[in-house]
Amino acid sequence: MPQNDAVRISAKADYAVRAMAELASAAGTGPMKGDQIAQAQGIPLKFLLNILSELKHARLVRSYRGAEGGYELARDAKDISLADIIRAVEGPLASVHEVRPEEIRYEGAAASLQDVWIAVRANLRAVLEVVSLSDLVGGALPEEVRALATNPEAWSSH
Amino acid sequence: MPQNDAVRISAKADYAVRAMAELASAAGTGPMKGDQIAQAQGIPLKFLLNILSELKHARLVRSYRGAEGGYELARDAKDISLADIIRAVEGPLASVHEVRPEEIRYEGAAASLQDVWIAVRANLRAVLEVVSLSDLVGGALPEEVRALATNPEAWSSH
DNA sequence: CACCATCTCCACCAGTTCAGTAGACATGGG
DNA sequence: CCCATGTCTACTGAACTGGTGGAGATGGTG
Repeated sequence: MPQNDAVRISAKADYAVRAMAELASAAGTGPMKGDQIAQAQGIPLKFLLNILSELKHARLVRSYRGAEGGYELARDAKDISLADIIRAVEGPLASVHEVRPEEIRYEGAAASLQDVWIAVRANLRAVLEVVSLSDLVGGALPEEVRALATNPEAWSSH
Repeated sequence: MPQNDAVRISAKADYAVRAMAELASAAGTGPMKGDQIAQAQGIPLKFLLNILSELKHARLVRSYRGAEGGYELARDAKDISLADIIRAVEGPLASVHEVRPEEIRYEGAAASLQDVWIAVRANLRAVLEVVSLSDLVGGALPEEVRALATNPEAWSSH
């Protein structure tokens, strides 16, 4: 039974987004400790620390050490998209056969296939680039996204 | 450097779609041999045979043995979507943390996150479910998909 | 200064998946 | 009977996933 899906949000990406959401909701109250984030979101602490360290290198969070230490967002929650977070921990959003879609060439019958992969990526971006952390924690998703998510069809396994 | 992306079309899925496209373009001229498909699309023969065998079990192709054997589509090319093909070789189109998006629950700050994943999947389906094999080999993608693919923005790595 | 809390970095690990490859076998036609 | 094709099971090396462990750096506090 294959476990690799066309769209696969890994545990790491999922944790990264949830940790960032936690930081966004705690913004303004000083740094939040790794341990608090881990508790709040049910994430293994050491794994979370690894992820936060990647987010720090991507300059999405700032960190402080010592007894009053912890993490905080490096910029306003409305200026951080989910795509920013996922790219920071997983590299490019989309790939085909380990290559970016715009770099492929197809022969013969499959010539238009590249356009399809490009369209898939565009539609993925249309969600992940427009949803910001402040949208997420405020529970107020952009209208287009909200429309997609409230369509009952979207909830069926098909 | 991580190689796992949010959207990842594996070699297997890519090969499956291309092989089906080849079969679609050869429809009506009798079965096409594995070897011909492999040559036409540059796919390792034995790997392709594995894939075709999965497509057969999913009843997307029919096969014949012997000197005049080969493969052909099990139904009309316009009645096979790319989503059908990808699901046949890779299971569900989308998953989060190895689970279907509609089965997750998030706590606290990330409560709306489920809606985001649902929207992502919906937008993925909006491409892969509507493009049929006959659209693909005819080079005539549905208008919505064409619009996505011709937007220059969609071609930038960003 | 010592001490404690916190983040940081590197290394490692078990299990799974990916992308194939190998080879024996089934079956159709001549 | 022979040959060409598809079918099935099994294997493999490399990479990735989802972590864990431990030493060390760096703050603040007494």
